[in-house]
Amino acid sequence: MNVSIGRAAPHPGRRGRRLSRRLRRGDLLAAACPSREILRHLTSRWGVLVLMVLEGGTHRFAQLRRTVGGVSERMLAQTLQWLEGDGLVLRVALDVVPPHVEYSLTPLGREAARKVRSLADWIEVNLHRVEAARNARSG
Amino acid sequence: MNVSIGRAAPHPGRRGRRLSRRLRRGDLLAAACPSREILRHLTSRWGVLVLMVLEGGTHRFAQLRRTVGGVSERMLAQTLQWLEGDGLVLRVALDVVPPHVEYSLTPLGREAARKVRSLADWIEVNLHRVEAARNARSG
DNA sequence: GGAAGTACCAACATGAATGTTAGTATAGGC
DNA sequence: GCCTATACTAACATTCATGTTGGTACTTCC
Repeated sequence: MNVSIGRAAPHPGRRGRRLSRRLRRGDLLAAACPSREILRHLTSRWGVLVLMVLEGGTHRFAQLRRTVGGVSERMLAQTLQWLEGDGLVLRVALDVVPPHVEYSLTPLGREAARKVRSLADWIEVNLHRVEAARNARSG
Repeated sequence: MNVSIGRAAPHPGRRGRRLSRRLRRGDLLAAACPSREILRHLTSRWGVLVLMVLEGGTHRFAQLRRTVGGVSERMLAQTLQWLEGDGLVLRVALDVVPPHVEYSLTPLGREAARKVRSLADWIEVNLHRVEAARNARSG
Protein backbone atom coordinates (compact mmCIF):
# COMPACT_ATOMS: atom_id res chain seq x y z
CA MET A 1 0.00 0.00 0.00
CA ASN A 2 1.04 3.55 -0.50
CA VAL A 3 3.63 2.61 -3.08
CA SER A 4 3.87 5.08 -5.91
CA ILE A 5 4.48 3.79 -9.39
CA GLY A 6 6.39 6.22 -11.60
CA ARG A 7 9.97 6.38 -10.44
CA ALA A 8 11.01 9.93 -11.22
CA ALA A 9 7.77 11.11 -12.73
CA PRO A 10 6.88 14.77 -12.16
CA HIS A 11 3.88 13.73 -10.11
CA PRO A 12 3.70 10.32 -8.49
CA GLY A 13 0.22 9.22 -7.62
CA ARG A 14 0.36 10.34 -4.02
CA ARG A 15 -2.34 12.92 -3.63
CA GLY A 16 -1.47 14.72 -6.82
CA ARG A 17 -3.97 15.34 -9.56
CA ARG A 18 -7.16 16.39 -7.95
CA LEU A 19 -5.51 18.48 -5.27
CA SER A 20 -2.95 20.13 -7.51
CA ARG A 21 -5.65 21.24 -9.89
CA ARG A 22 -7.51 22.89 -7.05
CA LEU A 23 -4.60 24.46 -5.20
CA ARG A 24 -1.53 24.28 -7.40
CA ARG A 25 0.16 22.75 -4.43
CA GLY A 26 3.74 21.60 -4.90
CA ASP A 27 4.87 18.04 -4.35
CA LEU A 28 8.28 17.76 -2.76
CA LEU A 29 8.46 14.03 -3.40
CA ALA A 30 8.51 14.70 -7.13
CA ALA A 31 12.05 15.16 -8.34
CA ALA A 32 11.18 17.96 -10.74
CA CYS A 33 9.00 20.01 -8.40
CA PRO A 34 10.06 23.66 -8.05
CA SER A 35 9.38 23.38 -4.34
CA ARG A 36 12.67 21.55 -4.10
CA GLU A 37 14.57 24.75 -4.82
CA ILE A 38 12.77 26.71 -2.15
CA LEU A 39 13.43 23.93 0.28
CA ARG A 40 17.11 24.12 -0.58
CA HIS A 41 17.20 27.85 0.08
CA LEU A 42 15.28 27.59 3.33
CA THR A 43 17.27 24.66 4.61
CA SER A 44 20.65 25.81 3.35
CA ARG A 45 23.33 25.95 5.97
CA TRP A 46 22.77 29.64 6.65
CA GLY A 47 19.21 30.09 5.47
CA VAL A 48 17.72 28.68 8.63
CA LEU A 49 19.88 30.83 10.86
CA VAL A 50 19.35 34.03 8.91
CA LEU A 51 15.59 33.61 9.01
CA MET A 52 15.71 32.96 12.73
CA VAL A 53 17.67 36.11 13.37
CA LEU A 54 15.56 38.26 11.10
CA GLU A 55 12.48 37.03 12.89
CA GLY A 56 13.86 38.98 15.83
CA GLY A 57 13.71 42.20 13.85
CA THR A 58 15.37 44.20 11.11
CA HIS A 59 19.13 43.81 10.88
CA ARG A 60 21.93 45.33 8.88
CA PHE A 61 24.43 43.22 6.98
CA ALA A 62 27.35 43.40 9.35
CA GLN A 63 25.04 42.98 12.30
CA LEU A 64 23.73 39.74 10.81
CA ARG A 65 27.25 38.60 10.14
CA ARG A 66 28.20 39.10 13.76
CA THR A 67 25.08 37.44 15.05
CA VAL A 68 25.21 34.32 12.89
CA GLY A 69 28.34 32.61 14.16
CA GLY A 70 30.75 31.45 11.49
CA VAL A 71 29.11 32.79 8.35
CA SER A 72 31.36 34.37 5.73
CA GLU A 73 30.50 37.62 3.98
CA ARG A 74 30.14 35.83 0.69
CA MET A 75 27.72 33.23 1.96
CA LEU A 76 25.70 35.71 3.93
CA ALA A 77 25.27 37.83 0.83
CA GLN A 78 24.45 34.76 -1.23
CA THR A 79 21.91 33.48 1.27
CA LEU A 80 20.23 36.85 1.57
CA GLN A 81 19.92 37.03 -2.20
CA TRP A 82 18.32 33.62 -2.35
CA LEU A 83 15.81 34.54 0.29
CA GLU A 84 15.17 37.92 -1.26
CA GLY A 85 14.63 36.26 -4.62
CA ASP A 86 12.05 33.94 -3.07
CA GLY A 87 10.21 36.92 -1.63
CA LEU A 88 11.00 36.04 1.98
CA VAL A 89 13.42 38.84 2.76
CA LEU A 90 13.10 42.53 2.08
CA ARG A 91 16.23 44.50 1.31
CA VAL A 92 16.20 48.25 1.77
CA ALA A 93 19.31 50.17 0.77
CA LEU A 94 19.65 53.75 1.94
CA ASP A 95 21.68 55.71 -0.55
CA VAL A 96 24.26 57.10 1.80
CA VAL A 97 27.98 56.86 2.29
CA PRO A 98 29.09 54.66 3.90
CA PRO A 99 26.45 52.16 2.72
CA HIS A 100 23.50 51.39 4.95
CA VAL A 101 21.29 48.39 4.09
CA GLU A 102 18.49 46.99 6.17
CA TYR A 103 17.18 43.45 5.94
CA SER A 104 13.81 42.38 7.25
CA LEU A 105 11.21 39.68 6.66
CA THR A 106 8.28 40.02 4.32
CA PRO A 107 4.94 38.63 5.53
CA LEU A 108 5.73 35.51 3.53
CA GLY A 109 9.15 35.33 5.15
CA ARG A 110 7.66 35.70 8.59
CA GLU A 111 5.53 32.62 8.01
CA ALA A 112 8.49 30.63 6.78
CA ALA A 113 10.66 31.85 9.63
CA ARG A 114 8.11 30.63 12.14
CA LYS A 115 8.27 27.12 10.71
CA VAL A 116 12.02 27.14 10.51
CA ARG A 117 12.47 28.47 14.00
CA SER A 118 10.10 25.86 15.31
CA LEU A 119 12.42 23.21 13.90
CA ALA A 120 15.52 24.97 15.18
CA ASP A 121 14.02 25.33 18.64
CA TRP A 122 13.23 21.66 18.69
CA ILE A 123 16.80 20.80 17.82
CA GLU A 124 18.23 23.09 20.47
CA VAL A 125 15.93 21.74 23.14
CA ASN A 126 16.39 18.10 22.21
CA LEU A 127 20.09 18.20 21.52
CA HIS A 128 20.80 16.23 24.65
CA ARG A 129 18.35 13.51 23.63
CA VAL A 130 20.16 13.09 20.33
CA GLU A 131 23.48 12.95 22.07
CA ALA A 132 22.12 10.38 24.47
CA ALA A 133 21.04 8.26 21.51
CA ARG A 134 24.50 8.57 20.01
CA ASN A 135 26.21 7.50 23.20
CA ALA A 136 23.86 4.58 23.64
CA ARG A 137 24.88 3.42 20.18
CA SER A 138 28.63 3.87 20.38
CA GLY A 139 28.88 2.48 23.87
CA MET B 1 20.98 46.60 21.33
CA ASN B 2 20.97 42.89 20.77
CA VAL B 3 24.41 42.93 19.22
CA SER B 4 26.59 40.13 20.43
CA ILE B 5 30.25 40.76 20.99
CA GLY B 6 32.45 37.74 20.40
CA ARG B 7 32.55 37.00 16.69
CA ALA B 8 32.87 33.23 16.61
CA ALA B 9 32.70 32.65 20.33
CA PRO B 10 31.14 29.36 21.42
CA HIS B 11 28.32 31.19 23.13
CA PRO B 12 27.37 34.74 22.17
CA GLY B 13 25.44 36.59 24.81
CA ARG B 14 21.99 35.92 23.40
CA ARG B 15 20.15 34.01 26.06
CA GLY B 16 22.99 31.64 26.79
CA ARG B 17 24.38 31.17 30.23
CA ARG B 18 21.49 30.99 32.58
CA LEU B 19 19.32 28.97 30.26
CA SER B 20 21.99 26.57 29.13
CA ARG B 21 22.91 25.77 32.67
CA ARG B 22 19.31 24.85 33.42
CA LEU B 23 18.44 22.93 30.28
CA ARG B 24 21.65 22.22 28.39
CA ARG B 25 19.92 23.76 25.44
CA GLY B 26 21.96 24.10 22.25
CA ASP B 27 22.59 27.41 20.55
CA LEU B 28 22.49 27.21 16.79
CA LEU B 29 23.86 30.72 16.41
CA ALA B 30 27.12 29.59 17.96
CA ALA B 31 29.47 28.30 15.31
CA ALA B 32 30.76 25.44 17.43
CA CYS B 33 27.43 24.17 18.72
CA PRO B 34 26.79 20.46 18.08
CA SER B 35 23.23 21.34 17.16
CA ARG B 36 24.62 22.49 13.85
CA GLU B 37 25.36 18.93 12.83
CA ILE B 38 21.88 17.70 13.64
CA LEU B 39 20.49 20.60 11.68
CA ARG B 40 22.64 19.57 8.73
CA HIS B 41 21.32 16.02 8.87
CA LEU B 42 17.71 17.07 9.23
CA THR B 43 17.89 19.69 6.52
CA SER B 44 20.08 17.75 4.14
CA ARG B 45 18.70 17.43 0.67
CA TRP B 46 17.11 14.04 1.39
CA GLY B 47 16.76 14.17 5.16
CA VAL B 48 13.60 16.23 5.06
CA LEU B 49 11.97 14.01 2.47
CA VAL B 50 12.91 10.75 4.14
CA LEU B 51 11.49 11.90 7.46
CA MET B 52 8.29 12.99 5.77
CA VAL B 53 7.83 9.62 4.13
CA LEU B 54 8.67 7.65 7.25
CA GLU B 55 6.12 9.66 9.15
CA GLY B 56 3.60 7.90 6.95
CA GLY B 57 4.71 4.52 8.31
CA THR B 58 7.43 1.90 8.19
CA HIS B 59 9.13 1.52 4.82
CA ARG B 60 11.69 -0.77 3.30
CA PHE B 61 14.77 0.57 1.56
CA ALA B 62 13.70 0.10 -2.02
CA GLN B 63 10.24 1.36 -1.18
CA LEU B 64 11.72 4.56 0.17
CA ARG B 65 13.88 4.89 -2.88
CA ARG B 66 10.88 4.67 -5.15
CA THR B 67 8.85 7.09 -3.09
CA VAL B 68 11.46 9.82 -2.74
CA GLY B 69 11.85 11.02 -6.30
CA GLY B 70 15.41 11.34 -7.54
CA VAL B 71 17.35 9.95 -4.61
CA SER B 72 20.25 7.63 -5.38
CA GLU B 73 20.88 4.44 -3.46
CA ARG B 74 24.06 5.83 -2.06
CA MET B 75 22.51 9.00 -0.72
CA LEU B 76 19.48 7.23 0.64
CA ALA B 77 21.71 4.85 2.57
CA GLN B 78 23.88 7.74 3.74
CA THR B 79 20.90 9.81 4.86
CA LEU B 80 19.33 6.89 6.70
CA GLN B 81 22.61 6.29 8.52
CA TRP B 82 22.80 9.91 9.59
CA LEU B 83 19.27 9.85 10.91
CA GLU B 84 19.77 6.49 12.56
CA GLY B 85 22.94 7.78 14.20
CA ASP B 86 21.02 10.73 15.60
CA GLY B 87 18.43 8.40 17.07
CA LEU B 88 15.65 9.55 14.77
CA VAL B 89 15.30 6.46 12.64
CA LEU B 90 15.08 2.84 13.69
CA ARG B 91 16.57 0.20 11.43
CA VAL B 92 15.41 -3.38 11.77
CA ALA B 93 17.13 -5.98 9.60
CA LEU B 94 15.53 -9.39 9.30
CA ASP B 95 18.20 -11.98 8.75
CA VAL B 96 16.80 -13.56 5.64
CA VAL B 97 17.81 -13.96 2.04
CA PRO B 98 17.17 -11.84 0.09
CA PRO B 99 17.70 -9.04 2.64
CA HIS B 100 14.71 -7.46 4.30
CA VAL B 101 15.21 -4.22 6.25
CA GLU B 102 12.53 -2.04 7.76
CA TYR B 103 12.95 1.63 8.56
CA SER B 104 10.70 3.51 10.93
CA LEU B 105 10.77 6.57 13.16
CA THR B 106 11.72 6.51 16.81
CA PRO B 107 9.62 8.65 19.16
CA LEU B 108 12.35 11.29 18.84
CA GLY B 109 12.20 10.99 15.08
CA ARG B 110 8.46 11.36 15.07
CA GLU B 111 8.79 14.70 16.82
CA ALA B 112 11.40 15.90 14.38
CA ALA B 113 9.40 14.65 11.44
CA ARG B 114 6.39 16.65 12.57
CA LYS B 115 8.45 19.85 12.53
CA VAL B 116 10.03 19.07 9.23
CA ARG B 117 6.76 18.15 7.58
CA SER B 118 5.22 21.32 8.87
CA LEU B 119 7.88 23.26 6.99
CA ALA B 120 7.54 21.11 3.90
CA ASP B 121 3.77 21.50 3.91
CA TRP B 122 4.15 25.23 4.14
CA ILE B 123 6.44 25.25 1.13
CA GLU B 124 4.15 23.08 -0.95
CA VAL B 125 1.12 25.20 -0.11
CA ASN B 126 2.87 28.53 -0.62
CA LEU B 127 4.86 27.61 -3.68
CA HIS B 128 2.68 29.81 -5.83
CA ARG B 129 3.21 32.79 -3.57
CA VAL B 130 6.97 32.43 -3.90
CA GLU B 131 6.68 32.13 -7.64
CA ALA B 132 4.50 35.21 -7.72
CA ALA B 133 7.19 37.10 -5.80
CA ARG B 134 9.79 35.92 -8.30
CA ASN B 135 7.76 37.03 -11.26
CA ALA B 136 7.05 40.39 -9.70
CA ARG B 137 10.78 40.86 -9.39
CA SER B 138 11.97 39.65 -12.78
CA GLY B 139 8.92 40.47 -14.88
C1' DG C 1 48.23 59.72 8.21
C1' DG C 2 46.71 55.21 9.12
C1' DA C 3 43.35 52.02 10.59
C1' DA C 4 38.79 50.52 10.79
C1' DG C 5 34.01 50.29 9.42
C1' DT C 6 30.30 49.88 5.66
C1' DA C 7 28.13 46.45 2.17
C1' DC C 8 29.24 44.24 -0.83
C1' DC C 9 31.42 41.71 -5.77
C1' DA C 10 34.77 39.06 -8.59
C1' DA C 11 38.17 35.63 -8.90
C1' DC C 12 40.08 31.78 -7.31
C1' DA C 13 40.52 27.54 -4.22
C1' DT C 14 38.64 23.93 -1.54
C1' DG C 15 35.87 20.60 0.47
C1' DA C 16 31.83 18.31 1.31
C1' DA C 17 27.72 16.55 -0.67
C1' DT C 18 26.09 14.11 -4.18
C1' DG C 19 26.09 11.09 -8.34
C1' DT C 20 27.77 6.84 -11.07
C1' DT C 21 29.29 2.40 -11.60
C1' DA C 22 30.36 -2.03 -10.27
C1' DG C 23 29.96 -5.68 -7.19
C1' DT C 24 27.94 -8.99 -3.26
C1' DA C 25 24.86 -13.64 -2.13
C1' DT C 26 20.66 -15.59 -2.83
C1' DA C 27 15.81 -16.47 -4.23
C1' DG C 28 12.03 -16.65 -7.36
C1' DG C 29 9.69 -16.06 -11.90
C1' DC C 30 9.91 -17.10 -16.82
C1' DG D 1 19.78 -20.31 -17.58
C1' DC D 2 18.69 -15.43 -17.33
C1' DC D 3 16.70 -11.52 -15.45
C1' DT D 4 15.02 -9.18 -11.58
C1' DA D 5 14.74 -8.05 -6.89
C1' DT D 6 16.91 -7.18 -2.18
C1' DA D 7 19.98 -3.88 0.61
C1' DC D 8 23.53 -2.35 0.55
C1' DT D 9 29.27 -0.97 0.15
C1' DA D 10 33.60 0.60 -2.13
C1' DA D 11 35.77 3.22 -5.52
C1' DC D 12 35.74 6.80 -8.39
C1' DA D 13 33.88 11.26 -10.60
C1' DT D 14 31.59 15.55 -10.38
C1' DT D 15 29.10 19.39 -8.98
C1' DC D 16 27.82 22.71 -5.99
C1' DA D 17 28.11 25.10 -1.73
C1' DT D 18 31.25 27.26 0.79
C1' DG D 19 35.63 29.61 2.05
C1' DT D 20 39.55 33.03 1.02
C1' DT D 21 41.49 36.96 -0.72
C1' DG D 22 41.58 41.38 -2.61
C1' DG D 23 39.28 45.25 -4.08
C1' DT D 24 35.69 49.37 -3.96
C1' DA D 25 34.55 54.66 -2.37
C1' DC D 26 33.96 57.01 1.32
C1' DT D 27 33.76 58.39 6.49
C1' DT D 28 35.03 58.62 11.18
C1' DC D 29 38.10 57.71 14.92
C1' DC D 30 42.79 57.83 16.87
